[in-house]
Amino acid sequence: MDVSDLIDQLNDAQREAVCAPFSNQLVLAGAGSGKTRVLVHRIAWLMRVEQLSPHQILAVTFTNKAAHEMRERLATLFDHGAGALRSMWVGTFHGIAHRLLRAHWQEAGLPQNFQILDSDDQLRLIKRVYQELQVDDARWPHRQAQWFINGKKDDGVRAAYVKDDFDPFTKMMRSIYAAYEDACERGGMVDFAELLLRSHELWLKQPTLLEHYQRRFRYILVDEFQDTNSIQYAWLRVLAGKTSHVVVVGDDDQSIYGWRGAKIENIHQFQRDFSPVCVTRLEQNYRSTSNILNAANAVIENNGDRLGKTLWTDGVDGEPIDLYAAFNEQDEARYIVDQIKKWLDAGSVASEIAVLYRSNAQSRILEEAFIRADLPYRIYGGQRFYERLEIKNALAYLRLLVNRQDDAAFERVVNTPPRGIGNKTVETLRLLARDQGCSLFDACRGALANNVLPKRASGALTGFLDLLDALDDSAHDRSIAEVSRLVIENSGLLDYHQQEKGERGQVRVENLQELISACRSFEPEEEDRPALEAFLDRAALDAGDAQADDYEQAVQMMTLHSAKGLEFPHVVLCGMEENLFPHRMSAEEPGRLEEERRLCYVGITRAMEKLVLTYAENRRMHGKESFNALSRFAREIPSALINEIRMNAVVTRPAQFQSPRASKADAHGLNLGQSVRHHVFGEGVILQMEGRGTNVRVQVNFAAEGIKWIMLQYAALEPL
DNA sequence: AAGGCAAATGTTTTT
DNA sequence: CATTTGCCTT
Repeated sequence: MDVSDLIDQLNDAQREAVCAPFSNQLVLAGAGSGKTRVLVHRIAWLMRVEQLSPHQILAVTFTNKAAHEMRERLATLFDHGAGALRSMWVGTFHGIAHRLLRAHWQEAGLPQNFQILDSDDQLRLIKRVYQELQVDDARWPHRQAQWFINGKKDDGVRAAYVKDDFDPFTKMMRSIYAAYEDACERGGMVDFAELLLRSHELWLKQPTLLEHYQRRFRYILVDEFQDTNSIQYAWLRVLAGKTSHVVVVGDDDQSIYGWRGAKIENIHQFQRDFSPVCVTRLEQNYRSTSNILNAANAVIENNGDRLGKTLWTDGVDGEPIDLYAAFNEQDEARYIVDQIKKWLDAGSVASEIAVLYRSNAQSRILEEAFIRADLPYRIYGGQRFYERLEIKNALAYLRLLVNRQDDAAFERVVNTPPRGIGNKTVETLRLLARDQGCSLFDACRGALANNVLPKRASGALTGFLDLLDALDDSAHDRSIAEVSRLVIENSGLLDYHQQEKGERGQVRVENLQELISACRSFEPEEEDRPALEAFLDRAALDAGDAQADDYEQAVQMMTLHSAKGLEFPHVVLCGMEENLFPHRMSAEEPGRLEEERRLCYVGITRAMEKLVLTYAENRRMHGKESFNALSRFAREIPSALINEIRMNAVVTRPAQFQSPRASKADAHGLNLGQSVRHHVFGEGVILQMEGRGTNVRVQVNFAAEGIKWIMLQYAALEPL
């Protein structure tokens, strides 16, 4: 049999992993070591050499993006048999769990049309539970309860099994959790963590079913294994049983989701539970220059308790790493823009440049600088498409068409756009629904039939129900794109957003149109499910990250978290400051600090040819000015690899050290803490200053008028 | 019931 | 600083 096409281009370690005997496998794959390629080739190997059919293979990833990529790479490798690939299960943990629950809803104890709650829906439901239980949300914040519930579910713990240890907090959280479970049960709703928990329980409760899948999946592959949480691991272990073989691929140094319940220890645990395990290390890096790699290694070395892995390359040293000390965040953005312009002038393509940052909030200033410089850019993350308000509203109408009992959807749109159904009316419906143990929709019907509502409310509600019926009637025999167009137009959502003032309304109208085209291009994976329902599932499960357009020539901006798995010839890693990166919230605890360091490692290893680090000595955070030292991570990089750049030309520093603020002030003969007189506001004391040139602003605390910002350009301040 | 204004509140992200 | 939330008014 000829397998040369599968192994020819591989290095020794990669080949070892691809051609391993039929057994359990752990592949420790460093950044840029060709991990996806190994996975894809391993699948091909199994099919060709071990004669497995695609039907017997299960490939699990964490993100939809990774799942898509794997499918694509497989399709390229088997350019003939895309059809054969269709019977192979490739998906995220959640996607696969969902598929199982749809297929076996009865055995799982779910209604056939169960709905998926996204985190927004979940929070709303929790708020309603608070009302029901009359819990004080000031004392026990909603978000904390959401965090608690998801955390427990990720650990596989149901409310009934939460131990309180006489701790009032845990007791309270447990009762909220229990009530939340009830509410989900009643409404036939399943949140993300529940998908996994349920399908795990499904197998424990239905041995025959479990056996069926165990027999079917001879081989299971798991990507990004370092990100698995407890319930995912348990799920995997049960499914694998004693007969399936499992290959997991991961990198303990790239585990950055610990705060979300991911357990790196699962890598150790795997070697014990799935023994004997064939371990392969992929340490040769094909992505970055030697300098970049050495910097990454130097940083990650400071973490204890690693599995131990050192990336190496036989490539060139490459350029040194630039480190720019910016004056403030404006200067940082300016420098980044200038730097990128130089790269572009030198012939780089915009889409090969990425600007990475720790938190989304940093993107704004960059965005403004890019607009000013007229550079094309693209920001990833932030609000996802299917989570936008207007989209969720439109989807709620569609959900009601599928299932009138969907209370979450009902509440969302009963008065959206406003049609005269206020809180009072909805509250009455809620009470009725609770008393009769029925849905809001049924309660609404009942209330109208028995005439228990005031005339105005009845009129409005009748209008709403008629609208739904009319939409339902027109939905028959139409494509989902047509149906959603009708919904958006006839519900009044379109008019409502068109009337919205400003740019916001326009964006929302465009998004609604985008939804219609998303419907048009929707391709269901399974044929036997009604298209609309399948589409709604997709919307819940796949947040619709705007797929990166390869053709789009724009600089890529994103958080370090979303950069995982990507690579760029030029990378700028900005905001390299203590308190920002590592983040203030994480600096205290050693474990969380190590996770931040791994995040830094991920960031550095995204760069192929050139890496630039920047930091601002002075940055406005949450409206307050703060002075932060250079990040410890930057200091962990050997100075031989770094080319330090200070601002020159812009400001000439006085001989003795002065803070940037003080030098600005000097230009106007003003200083912090100085007393001044203003021709209108009288006397006061200078609190803060900012800006340069004609834009200097000074904050003064006036004895008579309080604190005000003064533009020196317009109003002179006289020193006292 | 709806719009307007003041106060609170700020990680990271996927599903 | 900027956005979101909730209260209060019409």
